[in-house]
Amino acid sequence: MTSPETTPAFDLEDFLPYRLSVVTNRVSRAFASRYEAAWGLSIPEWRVLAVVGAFAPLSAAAVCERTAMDKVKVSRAVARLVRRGLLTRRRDAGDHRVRLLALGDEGRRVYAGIVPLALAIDAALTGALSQRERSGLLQALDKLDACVADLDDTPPA
Amino acid sequence: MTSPETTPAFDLEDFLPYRLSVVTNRVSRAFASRYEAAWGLSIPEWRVLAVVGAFAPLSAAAVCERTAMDKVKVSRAVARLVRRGLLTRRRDAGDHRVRLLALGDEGRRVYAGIVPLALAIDAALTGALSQRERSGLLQALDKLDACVADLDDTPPA
DNA sequence: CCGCTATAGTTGCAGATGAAACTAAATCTC
DNA sequence: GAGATTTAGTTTCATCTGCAACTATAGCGG
Repeated sequence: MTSPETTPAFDLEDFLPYRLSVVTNRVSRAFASRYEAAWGLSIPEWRVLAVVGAFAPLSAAAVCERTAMDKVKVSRAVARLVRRGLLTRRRDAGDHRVRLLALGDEGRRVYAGIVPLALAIDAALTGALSQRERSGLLQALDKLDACVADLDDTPPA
Repeated sequence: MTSPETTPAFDLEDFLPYRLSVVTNRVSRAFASRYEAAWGLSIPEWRVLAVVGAFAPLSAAAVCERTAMDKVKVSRAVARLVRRGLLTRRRDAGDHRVRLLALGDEGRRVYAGIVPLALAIDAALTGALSQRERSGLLQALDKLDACVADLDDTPPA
């Protein structure tokens, strides 16, 4: 189909990684600006707060697993949240390498604020989609996720 | 529905911006590592090369529009590509502010290599999805995109 | 024409990022 | 139970990023 010197046609708009990246960045920015404006939280901070609020007490490593962020990012987000008094940190009695995270008083207050906003944002986004579309989207994302894991093992061409 | 002190349940895994972000980052990383390994190209550089290859000659501003990257990012990507000899830059005869971009000889060679890899990657990802799912996914992304634009105008809550 | 505003593109700066080195504590091995 | 290995988390460094300031050119109004 392609002679040696003819490069096949290629449209960025139709390239999945590109579309994914553009839309995701727009969503993230819109999302981040609200949390930044209301509570001065970055996305990594927001995520840490969300999982600590839901699963405390837990270790930084556990936060990594649940948020899919690397440990450096988590470490820095935690450090700032502790400095701001939103999170408390205590050494695990059994394993002194581990530092268990939990919400402080202020953290509880903020958590109670961020969850409703998250639900509202999700609802607004989901509002653009039918229930079918939403679950189809989530499902497609799961499949892509699995596929990428394979890709990493089996480089193409 | 929620008494004053009860924060509603919230699962990150089900939160659209989060899922989007995690999957996209994984896809981008997998994607970027290939182009980095094979040609030493970053994602911004890759994108610039892709649109210049398809639409040359064009201005940096035109590249911005087509890639959805901001002008600083484009400027820096272009600078590096020019330094490496992949891109040529000449002032527009009619408007001396504009610098028209085109592929250099080496750029043409690289372009001929990156497009097939892009098609292969897209095919691999799409392979995880049925044709239906793929178009559903792209369509859902378009809707989200439109929705985010609205969101920015009408802050919720 | 002359000054005012707008546009193309670059650069400076301050904050975010990830890889790799590092510290401290636990665990395994002989 | 002393040394080697692994694991939790932090720090360092080099790079990337975006905003805002800047330069250069164009176009507009009088």
